[in-house]
Amino acid sequence: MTLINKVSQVNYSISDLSKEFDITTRSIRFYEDKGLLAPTRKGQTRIYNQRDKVRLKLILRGKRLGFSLGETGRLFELYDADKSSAKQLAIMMELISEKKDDLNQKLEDITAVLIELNDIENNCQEILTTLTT
Amino acid sequence: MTLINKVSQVNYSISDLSKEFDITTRSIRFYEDKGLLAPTRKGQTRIYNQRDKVRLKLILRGKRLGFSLGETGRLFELYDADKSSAKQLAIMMELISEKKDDLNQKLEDITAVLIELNDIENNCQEILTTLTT
DNA sequence: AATTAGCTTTACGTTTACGTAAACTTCCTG
DNA sequence: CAGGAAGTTTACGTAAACGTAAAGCTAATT
Repeated sequence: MTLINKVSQVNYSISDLSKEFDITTRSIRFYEDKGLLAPTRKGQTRIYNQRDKVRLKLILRGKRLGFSLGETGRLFELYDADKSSAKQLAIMMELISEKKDDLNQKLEDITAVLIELNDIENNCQEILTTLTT
Repeated sequence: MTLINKVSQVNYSISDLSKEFDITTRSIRFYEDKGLLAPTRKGQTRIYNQRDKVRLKLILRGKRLGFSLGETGRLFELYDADKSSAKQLAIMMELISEKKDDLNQKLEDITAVLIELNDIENNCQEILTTLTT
């Protein structure tokens, strides 16, 4: 292990992460319970590294997208999956395709709602100007 | 009430809607419990009109976006809100702005995940071709 | 030595969004 | 008129994602 690698090994406590991402330590431990995080230990205490931090960020992004923790877990499996067998690869690509369909549906939904919100907003704006003039 | 209006009054039973949207009747009644639907009654039986149907569609779209039923309810209030007072309008526009921010964040998240999924997909594709040649 | 801050586990409580079963009523059909 | 099919209410059950104590360890500070 080179010095560079050693130096790049930034560590975080559970409260570091809870502050940075504005979530409770309870949530972080909960994600671990569900198999989405696996920090190392120093005695009892959890030590999180850069990879753990990235994962946590991805979990929260998943949440914003309405993914369950299970779904996010499956996405992690996609990242980490063994790509040695053609069969595995086929399964993966199937899952990826499904997720993409899902996300494209959400894109559609979101743009639709955004358009409507803009309509309402413009409508409000108009009424406001007629009210105040 | 004109004949045209009369004719355009299309009605649906609860099972009509459950089939069309592929959800259970239980869910539909649950949305009513939560104040998101208010079908008329013919005796005991619920009668849904076009407006109810549109609402149900919006509820399901909200769900796909990860909105809680409560959030979707608040969106409905935006649609129906009384726009008579400037104060009301200001509150509305504030809420709309928040929702827009929320949705734009989701758009960002989705495009990010889509990019990553495409990366993984391409990677898989490459490996597959090297495996099969 | 005692307090405080931060960490730990264990475990029960809570909210949301329904599922599921029980026990009817109403309407239609053979 | 018996027997479904589809509707109803009431009510308890459940999974997910945490919240919230309770009770204790440990290292640093007063």
